[in-house]
Amino acid sequence: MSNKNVFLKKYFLMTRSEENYLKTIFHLGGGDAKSITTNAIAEQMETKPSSVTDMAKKLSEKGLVDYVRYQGVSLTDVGVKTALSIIRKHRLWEVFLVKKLDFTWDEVHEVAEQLEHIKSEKLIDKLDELLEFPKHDPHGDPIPTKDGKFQERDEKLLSEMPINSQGVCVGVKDSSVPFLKFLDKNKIALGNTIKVLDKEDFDNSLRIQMDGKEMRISHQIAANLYVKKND
Amino acid sequence: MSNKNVFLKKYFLMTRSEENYLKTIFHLGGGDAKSITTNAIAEQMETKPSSVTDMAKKLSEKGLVDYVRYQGVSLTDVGVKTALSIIRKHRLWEVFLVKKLDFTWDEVHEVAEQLEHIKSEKLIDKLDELLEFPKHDPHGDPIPTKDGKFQERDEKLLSEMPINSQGVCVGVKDSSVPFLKFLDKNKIALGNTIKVLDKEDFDNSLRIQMDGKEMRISHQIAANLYVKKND
DNA sequence: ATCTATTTTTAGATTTGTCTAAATTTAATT
DNA sequence: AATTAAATTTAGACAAATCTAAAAATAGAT
Repeated sequence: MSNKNVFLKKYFLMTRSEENYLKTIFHLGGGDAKSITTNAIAEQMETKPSSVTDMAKKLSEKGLVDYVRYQGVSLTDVGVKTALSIIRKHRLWEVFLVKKLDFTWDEVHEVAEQLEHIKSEKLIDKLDELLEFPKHDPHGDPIPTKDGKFQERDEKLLSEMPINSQGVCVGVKDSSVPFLKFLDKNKIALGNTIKVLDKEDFDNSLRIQMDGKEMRISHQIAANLYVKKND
Repeated sequence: MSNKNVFLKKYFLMTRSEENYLKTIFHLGGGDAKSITTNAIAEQMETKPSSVTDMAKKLSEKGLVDYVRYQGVSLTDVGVKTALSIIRKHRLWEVFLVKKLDFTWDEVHEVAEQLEHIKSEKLIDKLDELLEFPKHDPHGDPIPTKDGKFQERDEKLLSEMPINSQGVCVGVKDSSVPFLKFLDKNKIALGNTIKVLDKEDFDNSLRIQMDGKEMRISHQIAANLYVKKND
C-alpha cells in the first residue's frame, strides 16, 4: 500500500461502526461541543459502555471526536461534517424509498440505515438530483446540504401552540414505527393544517381542527408533532 | 434471542464476506456441481487459499456448498439460489445507476458491489418495478428473475461469427473499465449492428462494418463482444 | 510404484468490534 | 473531608475474517 493510501485509510475511510457512533453522538447533541457520556451513547446504541470507551479512543485518534477520560466525547469540526454527510445520505435515501419506490414513512428507516453507508460521492449527488434536491425527509427532518448546512425551520411542537393559533404539520419528533402508524390511522399527515381549538388542563390533551374535522389528541401525541405556525 | 432467530441467523443471515464467496464460486462455474478449487477462488478474490479453506468449511456447515477436503467446493441448490439473488441485486442496481442516475457503464460495478449486499426484499422488488423489469444489465448480462431463472440468450462471440454474417451487439465478456472505455472511444455500443466483412488469418483481426462505417478490430476485442446473430 | 512439485489444509497469530468482570474515578451526601 | 454510589475505564476474552508458516495430501513424471 502506498503512503498516500495509508493516509487515506487513517483519515478518511470509516468503518460502518465508526459511522454509526458519529451519527449517534451527533444526534445526542455532541456537535455543539457538548460532551456526551459513554453511558448515554451505549444506551442509545444498545451496546455496553466499555465498547463505547474503546471506540471513543479510536475516533479520538482519528481526530473525529475530542475525548477526555471520564468526561465523555464531543465531535470535532471534522466529526460534525462527517456525521452530517452520513445523515444527509440517510435522509436522501429515505426520500428515494418513499418517492420512487412507494415505501411508507414507517418502513424507510431500517433500509436507510444500511444504504447510508454506501460509499460513492457521485451516487449521492446524482440521487439528490433525481429527487430534485429535497429539503426534508419523509418525517420532516431537514436534509443537510453537500457542504453540511442545515436550514433550520421556524417550527414548534403542537403542544406548545396557543389556543386558536393554527399551523401546518411539518414534522414528527418521534419517528418510531408505532407512532407513525398511529398518525396514519388517524389521518394525520405532514402538510395538514391544524388549528388548536382548546386545551384540557387536566391531562393537557388538545381539541384540534384538521381538514374541517374536529378531534381530540393526547398531550403525548401533540408533543411529538412539529407545526409551522401561520402568523 | 429467541429460538426462531437462532434458526434464522444460522440459515439465512449471510455476512458480506459469505455472499462474496458464493458469488465468486458461482461465476467460476461451481453451480453445475463442478468442483472449484480453493486456489481458483483465492486467485479470483485476491485472497489466500487458507482463507478460502476456512470459509469453505463455514459455508459447508450452512449447507450452501458441498466441500470435500482437497477436492474443492461446489454450490448446493440453496447456494445457487442465494448466489443468483445476489447477482440479481447487483445487476438491477447497475441498471438503476445507468438509467436513473446517469452513470456510465464503466462506473457501475464498484458501487453495485456495495449495493448488492443491502438486505430488503421489498427494496429489490420495487426497484425491479421502477426499472420496468429489465432483462439485462448495462453490460448485457442477464438479470435472474426473482425465483432464480436466467433467460439464456442465443448469442456468440463476434470472433466466432463467419465472414459476411451480421448481428446485433448484445453484451461484453470482459467488463473491465479499460475495455469499456475502449469501446466508448470507438463508438462500439450495445445495440449496434455489426457485419463481419473479412478476417485476417495472420493475427485473427476482423474488418467489420458498423453503422455504415468500416473499421478494423483486433481478435482480442472481437473475442470479448457478444453478438446476437441475425439469421 | 515411488518420488517430487504443487496444492491444500492446519495451526497459530492479527485486527476489529464486541463482551464481562474487576478496578478506578467522579460526584453526591453526609 | 470522608464515605459511598454511580459512572467509566481497564484487562482479558471471544468471534469473524484474515494472514503466514509449517504440515499433509494429491497428482504428475519417471
